Amino acid sequence: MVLRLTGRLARRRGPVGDRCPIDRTLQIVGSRSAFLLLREALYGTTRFDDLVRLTGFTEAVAAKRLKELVDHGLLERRPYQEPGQRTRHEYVLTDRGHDLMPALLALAQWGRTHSPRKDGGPTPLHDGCEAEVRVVMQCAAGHPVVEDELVLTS
Amino acid sequence: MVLRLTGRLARRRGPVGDRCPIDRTLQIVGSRSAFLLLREALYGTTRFDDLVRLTGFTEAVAAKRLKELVDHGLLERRPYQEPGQRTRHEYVLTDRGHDLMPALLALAQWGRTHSPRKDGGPTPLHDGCEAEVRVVMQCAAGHPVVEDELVLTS
DNA sequence: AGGCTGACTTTCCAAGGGCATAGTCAGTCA
DNA sequence: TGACTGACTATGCCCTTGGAAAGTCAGCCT
Repeated sequence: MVLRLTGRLARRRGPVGDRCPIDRTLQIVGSRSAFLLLREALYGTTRFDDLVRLTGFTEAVAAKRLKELVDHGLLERRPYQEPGQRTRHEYVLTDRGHDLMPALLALAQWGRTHSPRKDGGPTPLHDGCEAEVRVVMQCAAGHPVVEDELVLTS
Repeated sequence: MVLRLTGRLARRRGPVGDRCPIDRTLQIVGSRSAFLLLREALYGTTRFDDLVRLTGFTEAVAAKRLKELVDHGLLERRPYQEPGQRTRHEYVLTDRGHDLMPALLALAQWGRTHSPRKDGGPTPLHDGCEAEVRVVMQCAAGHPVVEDELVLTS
């Protein structure tokens, strides 16, 4: 046992279903295309054809997924106009979308550390101090938290 | 733009494919069943029928996914024997599996904050100090990092 | 020997993800 | 007016995910 469970959670006899926030998150962004489109949005890509080209998904898949992400409020579809061009739309991350960043970084961190490829991928650095950035667990009092110091209460 | 990209990453003209560690992670644990089985494993559930009952997946799905997770080294299938019982197997998280915890916690954190249900789900607390635990970005020098202080180098 | 139980395996099915190709549509430019 | 471009939309296909239900199999117990 690695984690201490208390309350209803410890007594559960069957699936917790919608009460699990991991599951609820996955219902919204649980596909590869959703994650990778959000990655691109985080990288600063906003135009439809750039999102298509840089993720490698087909236009059909991208259009469908982008629409879902907009519906769920992770992206905002915003009109803009370049001089001499007609009105277009760009997709920009909302606050809800930005809040997924720790999750994306955590997945990337695992991939860099544990997937076979040795050229793991881009290393995230802290601008200015240049030290590597990691995702860590920390309590509101500022203590670093390791796994067996964690209690789940429901 | 929210994140600064440098090197190859900034110059890329097409999909990065396998060079993206997020994508590589998703190829391994990118399904709902994989995530939820890992969640259960993290909760300390080890036996096949408990994993089936508590995640709500069918035995067929659970068996298949567990096999994959074992193959990828996130779980270990380990024989054990209770007195007067025949030999059985339990599934326990390996170090590779444990390392996914920040990602799971980050997904849970997003779900609790942003998904409609008001009873968000279990709150993770720091054992002893009882403060809420969150996933945060931090550099090796110990500074908290916000999104626009992040540079990706490849 | 036969039953029971935990741990699967097998078969069949529906829904969704993703690809390829082709078509649409609106506004700008020549 | 017609071409061109960015941004979709439609169709058909295959593969994977996941569910339902039944079958298998090993070993302990009576």
